[in-house]
Amino acid sequence: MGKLVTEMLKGTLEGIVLAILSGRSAYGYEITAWLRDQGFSEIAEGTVYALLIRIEQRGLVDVQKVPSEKGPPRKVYSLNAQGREYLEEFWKTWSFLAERLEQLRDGGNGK
Amino acid sequence: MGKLVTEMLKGTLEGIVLAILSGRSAYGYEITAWLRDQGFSEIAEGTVYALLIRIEQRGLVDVQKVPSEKGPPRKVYSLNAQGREYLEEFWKTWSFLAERLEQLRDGGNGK
DNA sequence: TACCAGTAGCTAGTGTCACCAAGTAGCTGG
DNA sequence: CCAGCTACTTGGTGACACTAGCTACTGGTA
Repeated sequence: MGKLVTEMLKGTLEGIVLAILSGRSAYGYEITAWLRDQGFSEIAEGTVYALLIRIEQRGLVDVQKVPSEKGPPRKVYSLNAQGREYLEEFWKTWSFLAERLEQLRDGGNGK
Repeated sequence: MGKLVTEMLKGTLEGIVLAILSGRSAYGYEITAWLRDQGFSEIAEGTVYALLIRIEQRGLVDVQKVPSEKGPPRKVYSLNAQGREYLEEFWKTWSFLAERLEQLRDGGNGK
């Protein structure tokens, strides 16, 4: 793994996070932990936070500051209407790519 | 489409090209045309050439200059042993990512 | 003859994104 | 009182696809 995953995550990590948020609201630390749990063991702390700020500035998520029992206040993100629309687009794009790749994998080659 | 695809292609386009070359040798112009045919309508000319140079410098492919009947000589690329190994790794990484995403898509969310 | 379209490849500069490294800040337990 | 967990932030780096050009060779056409 390593560099290969890193490059592939470009563009998809965003969708992954949005997909997580489509199920429930969550905050950065939580999302990072969840990703690590799912096998993305090398996800960098800072990466998730930077991504969250990005999608917030694009207006795909709503933010709410919630005090934590242990530590600084959490920034809880939830997907809004625009985010849902964007996620829809993401899945379409993903499907397109996944289809082509699956075809390549077991077709050996196109023609 | 557009930006979404562009970002997702980072890391995967390389694998796509290697997968194509695993089936048969090919040259840049041909690969670009094939990609366009497969629905990657917006693939930039230069992108493929840059990628080919990159994988050549990494020693994943062998190159052979072949004269063309119509136009400048072609640079025909073919996957070598190291390239095959790399492609293997690529598919593993891809599978990992695809599984996680598929899970997210129809699971709605993880927990 | 001059020009254009098709074939074939190259290059410099740009933007985006994940990474690394280091930091701030609040709380709890030894 | 400080080590360790929680929680978020920031500046700089590298990789990669894109844009927008360019060179060069062939055949057909105005």
